[in-house]
Amino acid sequence: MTTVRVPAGWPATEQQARAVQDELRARVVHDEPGPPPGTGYVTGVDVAYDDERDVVAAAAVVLDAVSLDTVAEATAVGRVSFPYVPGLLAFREVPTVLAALEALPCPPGLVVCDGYGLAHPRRFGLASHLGVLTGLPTIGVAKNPFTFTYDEPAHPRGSSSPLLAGVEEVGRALRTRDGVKPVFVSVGHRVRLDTACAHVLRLTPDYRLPETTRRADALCRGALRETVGA
DNA sequence: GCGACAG
DNA sequence: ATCTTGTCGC
Repeated sequence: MTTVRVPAGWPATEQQARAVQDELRARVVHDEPGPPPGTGYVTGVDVAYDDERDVVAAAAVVLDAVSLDTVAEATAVGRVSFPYVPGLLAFREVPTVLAALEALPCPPGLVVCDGYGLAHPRRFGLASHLGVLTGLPTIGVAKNPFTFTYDEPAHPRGSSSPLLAGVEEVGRALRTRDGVKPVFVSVGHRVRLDTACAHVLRLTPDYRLPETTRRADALCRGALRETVGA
């Protein structure tokens, strides 16, 4: 497991962080379809915190897109690099997540993030940020609608409705289990929304949340415990 | 002006 | 995110 320090020049204030988002946003690519669902690799990333000790642990888990078998995994630990501020989540997670991705023995393919991409106050959420910094195709899958609105999708798995910022569709509320609260999908970098939703459905044969995030979540929690103790 | 607000 | 027992159900 690799260890990371807060990068030199990392934003120290909310104002600086917002300025970084406004600058990097111009580099997001939205006109590529993205990797075809059911091919290659799909990688989940997630982080766990110990705010008390100022520690963050990140995990990256690579799945075979067809079998959903885990083919590789990596972890990294670091210092918390930013406080939690809605809209600035990426500044808390990105350095350690990057380290975990770089520690993988193979290319990650599509990266599935825990949170949002385009669905963000300045249209540059965690998935967008990670995509621009790595050049990889990324999507965001969140458990909550954040500040956005949506109509309840129809009952069956696979149903969806637009996730709205006013009249703008910034993502999709996608039902991954019959009658269960939907997940909230938005594009990050180099993927279209339809492709993103198709990936999420393939990644949810058994549970509401994608296998990618479930496995990354379990792995980073374990890494945090090994670092910090019981 | 006062909350609400991904993780 | 995290704090947290038991419990209902497949």
